Amino acid sequence: MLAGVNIYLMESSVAGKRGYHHGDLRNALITAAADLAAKGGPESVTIRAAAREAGVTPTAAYRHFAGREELLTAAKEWALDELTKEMYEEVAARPVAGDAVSRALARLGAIGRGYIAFARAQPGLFRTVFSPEGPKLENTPERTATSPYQLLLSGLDELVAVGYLPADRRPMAELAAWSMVHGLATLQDGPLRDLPDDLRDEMIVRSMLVLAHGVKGNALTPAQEELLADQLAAPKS
Amino acid sequence: MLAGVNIYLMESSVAGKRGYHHGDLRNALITAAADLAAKGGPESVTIRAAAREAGVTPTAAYRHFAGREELLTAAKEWALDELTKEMYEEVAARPVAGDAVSRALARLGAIGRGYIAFARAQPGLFRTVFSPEGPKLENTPERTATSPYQLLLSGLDELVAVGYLPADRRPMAELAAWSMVHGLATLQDGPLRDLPDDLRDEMIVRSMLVLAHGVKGNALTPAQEELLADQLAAPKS
DNA sequence: TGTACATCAGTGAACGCGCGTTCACTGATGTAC
DNA sequence: TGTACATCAGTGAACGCGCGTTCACTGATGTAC
Repeated sequence: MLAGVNIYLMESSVAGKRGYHHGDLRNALITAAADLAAKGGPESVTIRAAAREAGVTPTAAYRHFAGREELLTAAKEWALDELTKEMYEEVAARPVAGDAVSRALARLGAIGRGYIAFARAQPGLFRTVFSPEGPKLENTPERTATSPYQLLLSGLDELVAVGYLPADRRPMAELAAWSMVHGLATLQDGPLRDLPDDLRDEMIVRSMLVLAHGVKGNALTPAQEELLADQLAAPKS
Repeated sequence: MLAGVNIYLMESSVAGKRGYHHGDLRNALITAAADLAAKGGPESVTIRAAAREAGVTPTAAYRHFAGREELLTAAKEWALDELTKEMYEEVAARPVAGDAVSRALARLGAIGRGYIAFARAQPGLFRTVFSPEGPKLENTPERTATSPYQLLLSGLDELVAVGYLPADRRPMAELAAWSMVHGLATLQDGPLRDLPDDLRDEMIVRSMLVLAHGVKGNALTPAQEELLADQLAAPKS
């Protein structure tokens, strides 16, 4: 993972003997921006720093980006692609044994695991993906088709197909699942930063099990569920 | 909520006819910092801006704070106290009808609701509480005793006492619950910022139901659960 | 009760920093003839 | 194949900004006698 950044780092230290023209400045700036984001989060992505890292004058960057925001957007896209890759890798590496339900659950687990593993390995990039700064990423058809969100949707659909998840529990299950996984990822890089590794792993496992049990939704009685739903939806008196 | 900030705003617009000495500059700077955080998140909390808002020279702030970080810490404490207040209010306003299990669930629901409502009403302060910048807040005994985390722990303990949550499901349930709720809060202020209000509400209800069902953990068979746990814990091959 | 003086809590000017962005420019490249 | 010239992709200097922080200072306050 992040081979792109590392390769770029090596190249950039070798560079310097280039002539007046860089040759591939746009890409060099993007990888520099991604590298900055990886190290210091979205705030560290600046025109001047990226130009510095690319061995070029700040002004030169304006040949390729309209301004800071556009560079940050490029870094966000880069980071999102890395997240997507990590998730696909994790899904590909999942076990394929067990009954259909177990396999579907394992797939969903791998999806969540990939998300969390990325947040842990690359907190700067993870924060960059979800930075509120700048415009929303526009979704190219390719990016949409292979997005983490699509992966999650397919995982839940599979859980229905396989008979584990009742159809009436399917709506918005993706948002519940995303929330759980996003919360795990975010807390780990925040208030729970100092949690020892073993506890952190246990937290993930237990939380994902809560999610796996919870989507099925057969623990509360219908009456209890209705009461709770009403209270959660009611405006505060 | 946030009456402190608003009162301060009114006071500060009336101020200006003070003499050479401010009288209560430290508190004025803290409320100014909280106000800045509410408007623009932790990054907006600066010595200069707070001094400006308090109608005072930046240098004056150094009589009361060692530097920017100390001011930010004060803003974080302020924000955390607001979050705590909001959660207690929500808990106090919960319905008290129904059987013991429903009441315990309603209490847990109110705890989560308070957290999410605060994030929604005061995104800047919410982000400030969880900003990675600056030192961790040191927990005074009072703050510890009434912290949101303690509230959550007591809610889950009650769920055990009341017979809903099996004791062997209790460990780390607070981390799963926190993750779900934190994820909901965070996504709402991030990628799901544009979700219409009704869908947002529905998302919260459905997700909290998933959590409520999930903690009990009786949907997967033991074999399925073990398989999933193993896969989640296993290092990627 | 009055006053000298220490102390406290401010002012005002200045420093250096990194940032985004713009300007007039120049070296390198490639294309028409 | 050679050359004039347009165009492209850089440079270097400069602007204004807000920031954190420090300095020597001064006005206000309160206390000892």
